[in-house]
Amino acid sequence: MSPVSNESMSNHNSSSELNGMKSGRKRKYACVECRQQKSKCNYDETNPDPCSRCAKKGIHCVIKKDFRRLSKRARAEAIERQVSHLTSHLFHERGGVNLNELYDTYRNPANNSMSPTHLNLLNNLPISKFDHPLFSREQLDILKLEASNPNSTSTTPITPQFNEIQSPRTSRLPSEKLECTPKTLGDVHMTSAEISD
Amino acid sequence: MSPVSNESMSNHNSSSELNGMKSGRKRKYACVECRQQKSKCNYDETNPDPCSRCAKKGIHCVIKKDFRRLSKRARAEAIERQVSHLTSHLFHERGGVNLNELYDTYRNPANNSMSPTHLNLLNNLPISKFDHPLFSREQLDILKLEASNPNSTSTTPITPQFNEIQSPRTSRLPSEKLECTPKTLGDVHMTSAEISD
DNA sequence: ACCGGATCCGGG
DNA sequence: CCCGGATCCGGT
Ligand SMILES: [Zn+2]
Ligand SMILES: [Zn+2]
Ligand SMILES: [Zn+2]
Ligand SMILES: [Zn+2]
Repeated sequence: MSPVSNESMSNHNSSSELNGMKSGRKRKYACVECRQQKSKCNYDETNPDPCSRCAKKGIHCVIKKDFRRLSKRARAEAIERQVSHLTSHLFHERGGVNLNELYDTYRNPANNSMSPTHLNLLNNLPISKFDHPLFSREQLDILKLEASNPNSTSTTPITPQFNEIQSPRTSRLPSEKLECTPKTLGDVHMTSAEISD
Repeated sequence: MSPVSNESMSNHNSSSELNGMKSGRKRKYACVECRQQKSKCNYDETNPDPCSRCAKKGIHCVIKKDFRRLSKRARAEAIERQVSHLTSHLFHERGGVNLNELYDTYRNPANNSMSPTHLNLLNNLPISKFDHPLFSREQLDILKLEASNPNSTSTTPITPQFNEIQSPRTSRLPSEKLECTPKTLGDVHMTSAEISD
């Protein structure tokens, strides 16, 4: 028989036998992995075996009735913007020190006019601008100090922090889960009228 | 056998035999009626013949690859708002006569201080505020005249008009089709950041 | 692996 | 009949 397997039919409806809920069941929830991958799940709640995909990947086939898939693409873009805004705001109110420029400048190994502290700091920074870290107030002060006095050396180690922001909780997201920071507005519909004139 | 029928399995995936596109087909498009009703369509199994549902309803089973279902509820709400706004605008620029109040006042049969013209007019109006009609410039003038001179009687009959508004065409709607007046904004996402401070 | 977007379950 | 929202196809 076919090489793929024999778990023929099942679908979210089916109709013949393996239908599942012939008359009584509630629905046919897909497992977490299949929801994330938006792929077909053949997990059968009357059977403890993992679904085909999970089995194939050797992972824990778990059903979470309220799991929402996490959109990788959207999340990446959101975080990128988030960080870019936060950093620019931060350095604005801290006296106009632009970390992005500072970063790009010092990241260049050809630039040897920087302090050892900065060197150590910047070399441990991730390269992608996706991951621009944030710094504490003290770290920033040190940065600025060093910037105006390139041969001084700080004793306190400067390590970037990848902080997590949390907010109260707002509206309901369309379906996917963008995660990161739930600050949304919940789709402004304005179906018609509203605009009229 | 089961009373429902014998059109077992099909689903938008299936897997075994009638899978359809074993290796070549493209997709399994649902017919217009089934899309509108969000119900399962088995047209691909009945192919030249209409799908089961259309057959049962005795209607023309037609496939329109780009048909979008029309949300009745949303459309009703949109129109309601649309009309409400348009009327208020109209009566604003026509001298501050508020039709809604006028309507509610005169609609009350206990109110006998109105002119026969108004009586006739308002009694022929639909009751639901969903259907607040619009009036022509002449009709409005008559209304205002009568309002200041309650015992005068107009000779021209006043009948409400349910006018249709049309607009250019804009962005893409999420999926459903609200129709009515395509003035939309296409979902303002603002995933995160944008708000930051 | 991801995901746009189409299909269609289950419930009002 | 309607439709919220879950499943999952087919394409990249
Ligand atoms: Zn699964
Ligand atoms: Zn699984
Ligand atoms: Zn159909
Ligand atoms: Zn049909």
